[in-house]
Amino acid sequence: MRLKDEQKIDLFFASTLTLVGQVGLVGLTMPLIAKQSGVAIGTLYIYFKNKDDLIHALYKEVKKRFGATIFIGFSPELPVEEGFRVIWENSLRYTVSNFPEQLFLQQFIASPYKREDQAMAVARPVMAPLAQLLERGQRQGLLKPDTECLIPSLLFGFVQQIAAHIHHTPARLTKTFMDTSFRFLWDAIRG
Amino acid sequence: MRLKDEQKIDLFFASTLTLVGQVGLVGLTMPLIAKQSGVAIGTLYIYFKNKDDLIHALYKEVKKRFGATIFIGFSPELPVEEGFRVIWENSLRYTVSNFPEQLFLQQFIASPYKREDQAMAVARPVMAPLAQLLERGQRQGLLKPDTECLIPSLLFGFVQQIAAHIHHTPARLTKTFMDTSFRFLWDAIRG
Amino acid sequence: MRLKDEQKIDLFFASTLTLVGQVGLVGLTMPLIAKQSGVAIGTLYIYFKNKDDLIHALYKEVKKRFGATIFIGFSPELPVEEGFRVIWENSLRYTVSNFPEQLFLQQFIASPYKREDQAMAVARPVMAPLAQLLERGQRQGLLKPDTECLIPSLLFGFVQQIAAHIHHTPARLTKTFMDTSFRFLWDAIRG
Amino acid sequence: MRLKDEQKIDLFFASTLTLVGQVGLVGLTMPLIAKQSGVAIGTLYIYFKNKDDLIHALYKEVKKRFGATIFIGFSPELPVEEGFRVIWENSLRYTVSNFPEQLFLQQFIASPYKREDQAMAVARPVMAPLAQLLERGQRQGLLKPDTECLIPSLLFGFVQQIAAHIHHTPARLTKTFMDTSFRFLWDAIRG
DNA sequence: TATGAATGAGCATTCATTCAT
DNA sequence: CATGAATGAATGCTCATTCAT
Repeated sequence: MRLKDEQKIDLFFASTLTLVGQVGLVGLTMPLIAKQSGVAIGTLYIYFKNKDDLIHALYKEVKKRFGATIFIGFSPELPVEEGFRVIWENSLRYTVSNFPEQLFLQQFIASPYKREDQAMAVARPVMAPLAQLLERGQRQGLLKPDTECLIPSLLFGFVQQIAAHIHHTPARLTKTFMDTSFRFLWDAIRG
Repeated sequence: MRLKDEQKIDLFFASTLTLVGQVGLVGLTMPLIAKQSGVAIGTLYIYFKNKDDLIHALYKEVKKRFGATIFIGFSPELPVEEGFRVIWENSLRYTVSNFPEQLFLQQFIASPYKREDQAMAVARPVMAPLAQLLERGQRQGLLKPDTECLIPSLLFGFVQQIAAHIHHTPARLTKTFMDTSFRFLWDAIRG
Repeated sequence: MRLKDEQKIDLFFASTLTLVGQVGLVGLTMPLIAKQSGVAIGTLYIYFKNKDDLIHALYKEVKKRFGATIFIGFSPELPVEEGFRVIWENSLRYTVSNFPEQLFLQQFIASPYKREDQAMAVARPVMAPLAQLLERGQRQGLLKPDTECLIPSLLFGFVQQIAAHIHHTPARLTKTFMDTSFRFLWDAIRG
Repeated sequence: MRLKDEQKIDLFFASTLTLVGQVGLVGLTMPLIAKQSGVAIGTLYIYFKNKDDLIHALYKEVKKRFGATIFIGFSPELPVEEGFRVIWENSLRYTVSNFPEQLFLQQFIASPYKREDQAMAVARPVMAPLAQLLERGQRQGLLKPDTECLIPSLLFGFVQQIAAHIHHTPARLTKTFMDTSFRFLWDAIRG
């Protein structure tokens, strides 16, 4: 008996993200995922109950990966500005080099797959370190007060647009680029 | 084409946007559009060659509407900061109160419907006044230099995230909200 | 526009019964029904919401037809024995010449299609004249007392087996055959 | 074949009959049989070449069991009426307490599994004692003449309907019930 | 033997599109 | 113009069967 292969799930995730990058959630079909993965359709249904299940599992995974990445090298001891710079650079680097994941998140959120319930609950805890950083910065008077979630909105909106821009043009994500864009961000949010 | 027809096209556009708000591009079908519009399916095919055609026409229309709205009250004579404030408030107001259009744009761009060719060409000319404002601001040293399209990225990314946030929470778009958020924007981009 | 054709439903019913006669409920598929009917698969779904719906509609129809047939020429004024003879001959003739309907009923009842609820409710009222005949016969002492539904069990079980027998052998349903078999029935149930 | 294997086959037969009672032949699948039996799917294919094979083996088995049961306590020396009574009570008891087997037979006969050839051949020899009893009864003038297989039709049709009735109602198979029903049977067929 | 992952044909169903009315 | 019945390709999914372990 072949053993159920955990790697296969990663393969399916990768195939799905590739396809989302090519045809969007709109064009995503189980036959396509199977073909892209080099397995028979039936195999997909060994690892996932149905398409919905696959998509939700991928959503969780992508959220997790993003959360795991953007805080690399970050520590609550870092000065506020440094903390933001680390998160900024991580976010930018990750989002630019994993553009399909970005697309997937956007498309997912505005699709019939989104169920208000459990799926969204993933977001909160993952972002806790950022929330604490915001709070600390505001306590120290280093950040503008923000009761309306403006700072995260700006941060993630900005990242998203930059990633899209880089993806659609020959532009590359250089050190200068990250410095310059961080200047924009920091000037926007500092107190 | 008679007036009656124009009204019908608007009806189809409105129905489509409503549905995109409910089920996303993923769930959008011709039967649904027909039902939402109160016409028979066949009727849709009198006004549009096919689904692709309908969606592209709507894309053009939405782009046009957005372009027509964000420059209301704007004039090249306005001081740079004032000009930005006008555009900012227009964008924010429009995007918040036409959230399905926002969703449609996002979903469209990453879908099999997007054809590299003509569709994207619409964007450029519509945004010309903004491009000129940016240029003027930079010439006058009022804006940071921006060779990488960072300012539009920040502007539109920020707007998008705010609209999504307001759409998913009980928050409302108050005058204070617009002032505060504009402060973020302006601090980010001013030289 | 073609008009929705009521005859088409009869066509689908006939095709389905033919197929049940050939491959049973087990082998019944929507593609087969479509092919047997000479229409595209999609057409089936214009007339029936789904396979389940089609099968239940057919069940109701078959029940109705059987009920409508077995009382032809019957009247509550008929002497009890005469009444039974009429019903017997009708049942026999109908069941023998519509054997697939018989199969369908049997298979349906013991299938996942059977829903305890509404479908079974059809049976009762249709059989009312028989119930009254039984009661009258017993009141007049012409029939054995029967608190256990034995008479209907014998009547319908006998018919069913005879029909199956005739269907599987070269035997034909002659007048003599009907007389002889009625003798069996009447001797069994008369008081 | 070892004892262990025989037990497993019985297990598979029992599981299959249970499932037929629950979902009919229509809903019977190999995964279900495996799960109901507590083995892996592959195991089924060690004992049976394929689904068809399993079902035919079960058909033979059920026929055999029925044949083995209805003649318990019967002997060609018994007076004709007594003989019938024994067979009647055996049939009734067996059919009522093994209703899924009854369903299986009915469903099988009108399914794509039925192959005209070997399967049906089982029936004849099994019923030989009954055929002899009929012949003896007719020779002695105790039974009506029956060239059309009416007596077996009545016997088995009646049993079937009674079993179904008992299965669908709270009725129980009492001694009185068997006496009363036998009266019906005997009156029908006696000369 | 026993397992269950893998396969792919086949089913139920939907939906973009056509066209007779 | 407007209709909606008809079409059939394509989707999501199941299941009989195989085979590596």
